[in-house]
Amino acid sequence: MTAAASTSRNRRGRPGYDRQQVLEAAVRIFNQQGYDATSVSDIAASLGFAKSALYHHFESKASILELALDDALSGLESALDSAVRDNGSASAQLRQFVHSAVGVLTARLPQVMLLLRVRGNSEVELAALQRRRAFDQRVAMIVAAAQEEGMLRKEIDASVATRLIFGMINSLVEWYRPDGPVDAAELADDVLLATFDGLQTHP
Amino acid sequence: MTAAASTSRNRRGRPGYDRQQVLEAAVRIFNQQGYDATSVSDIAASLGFAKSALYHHFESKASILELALDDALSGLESALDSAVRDNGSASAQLRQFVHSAVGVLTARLPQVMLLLRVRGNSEVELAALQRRRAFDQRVAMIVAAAQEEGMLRKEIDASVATRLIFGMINSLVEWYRPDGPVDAAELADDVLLATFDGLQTHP
DNA sequence: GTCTATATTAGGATAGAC
DNA sequence: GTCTATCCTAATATAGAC
Repeated sequence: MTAAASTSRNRRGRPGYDRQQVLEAAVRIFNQQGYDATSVSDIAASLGFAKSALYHHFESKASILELALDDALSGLESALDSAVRDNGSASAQLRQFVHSAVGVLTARLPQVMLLLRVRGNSEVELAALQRRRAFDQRVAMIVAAAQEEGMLRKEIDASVATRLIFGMINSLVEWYRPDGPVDAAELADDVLLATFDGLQTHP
Repeated sequence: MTAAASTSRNRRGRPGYDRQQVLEAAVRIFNQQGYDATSVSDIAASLGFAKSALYHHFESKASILELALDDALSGLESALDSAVRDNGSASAQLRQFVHSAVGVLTARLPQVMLLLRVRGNSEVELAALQRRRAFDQRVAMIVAAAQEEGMLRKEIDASVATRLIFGMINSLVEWYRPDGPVDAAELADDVLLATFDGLQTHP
């Protein structure tokens, strides 16, 4: 299957969805209603077919979630890897990662939205949470190192600073929409400015 | 019933829970597992009794949610009312509200946590969302006015600034715990500093 | 204030036809 | 790739006893 096949509608004749299309529809509804509040029938109904048809594409409801969560985590992890690889100082790594994290979040909004709402109610969710915790710890280390380098104020504890920065970033899923009025690239700049320089004039 | 009766355990003899105790337990589990993933049996089990006993205290699962959401919204609304009443300029109103919003969130953590996760899946949730939207709009107006007053940088759109500030604040529910290492009062100061002055040293 | 049924509906998932 | 029919389990809620 070509990469383009996922979003383009170049299949002729019968309806017939492929795995990727079903995945996208499912994730959309998971995000609208919440994973637990979404039934397999809801997903099927949104595609206009019976719920049993879903099991042709996926083993289970949980396996759909698993795929989406893996996508979100992979995106964030590789952005972090790049930031570490591309920069010598922790301060520079942090700056780049904050910027690129906004990029990942806006580019893979549905998957990241799902990830951020996971509560640990199943094996799949627990595995994702564990992977996310490992990731968060790597980020926290970089923030602490950036503070040591003198980039960040000492009055605020590094772990609190980490939570505040990425709390702000993660909260973007609550309102940012690709088709909305806010540009993703500008938003990344705004977040950098807000977190490090503050929103106030002439500090 | 006295106000103290809610948390104090001055009832002798038999177990027997009152409405407030059941409410607290229910909200705790709603937050752990998510509202939709929580069954009435889960709540009952956590209190050590049969699920039918729950219907002695509450009409339905939804009515428990309703009560908690009302508590969260009332707390936030009255903090905003006070901030507006106590200050002349929008800048001062905003500063006070940011500070007190952190206070409300830490003081009524379980209820606010629940509020922030509502998706609109029922009448009760839709009503809460609508009330929250009205509240958010009031806040956005104040941020815009503070920007007009010259308090906030003009490079960042007022509505984006509002989202970023309260995104950071709301994200506290994801990690702040009353019994954790972070002090609520210090946290409110940290958030003020982070949002308005930024996390970077010597700006 | 809590219990043991029980009614009723919806959920995830499978079988096998088209 | 989708359908209808069906299984089985779990969920909300009620009835009525203690």
